[in-house]
Amino acid sequence: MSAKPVEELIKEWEREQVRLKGMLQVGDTEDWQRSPCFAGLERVGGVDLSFIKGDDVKACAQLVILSYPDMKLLYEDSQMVALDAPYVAGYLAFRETPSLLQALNRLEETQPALMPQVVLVDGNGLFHYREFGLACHLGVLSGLPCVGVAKNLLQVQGVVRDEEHFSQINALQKGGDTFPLTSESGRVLGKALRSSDKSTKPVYVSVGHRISLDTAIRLTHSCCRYRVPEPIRQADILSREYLRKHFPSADLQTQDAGER
DNA sequence: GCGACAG
DNA sequence: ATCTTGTCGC
Repeated sequence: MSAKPVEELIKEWEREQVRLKGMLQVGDTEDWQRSPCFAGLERVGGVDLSFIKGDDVKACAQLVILSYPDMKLLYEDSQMVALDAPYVAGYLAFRETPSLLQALNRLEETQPALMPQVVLVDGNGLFHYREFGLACHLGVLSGLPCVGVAKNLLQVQGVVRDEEHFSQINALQKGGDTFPLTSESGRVLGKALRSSDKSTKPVYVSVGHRISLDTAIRLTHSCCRYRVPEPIRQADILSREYLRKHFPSADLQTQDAGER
């Protein structure tokens, strides 16, 4: 049928990002966020999408809710979805947000008491080309506080993966240590966080919606048993597990077993 | 032309 | 995102 040129899509997407950015709330809006030990925080959400190797349309959308501070699994939802948007760096939200919102809606309908008080998102928030990454997008459209946690550095607004960056990484001594990701204009868009004593490679944390950067850092660190914070890690593990179970990899090594 | 490119 | 076993080290 009539496929829309990607360049056309991107123009629309850029306008939509600007529109939604007007609804963004940066800063702490919840009581628990002001508490030193996050008193009142009981449920943290994690979201992720996993794919099958040769298929960039079908995906497993995953939502998990973990208890805080125990990080026990309270709820999980795996759902196969068909994505309609391609992956374009800077526009990840248009590919992933619809499925994640649907998962949150299913939770709202079936177990509203389990709605998360904050969601950790696999990707960036304000640390983004136009300061409106996936975590901001999902935050605004869901109304929930969101934090962006990226596993890889996005080189944006003058932040570069150069010798200086690696030297800053080497200076991180222990879990909880950070250094700011500052744009050429001097704004702190996020922070690199050494998430545990054992992990050398930091994660990149930025504000999504309805939370301050300092709170986002403290929260992310307090959710880490390993490098990747538990809510995101569990979402990743469970969605992959779902794919393994329901789509036994019929790859190139085993596909001709039934031929002839 | 070359390098970058969250997931 | 995904392709992939073992291996070195605490």
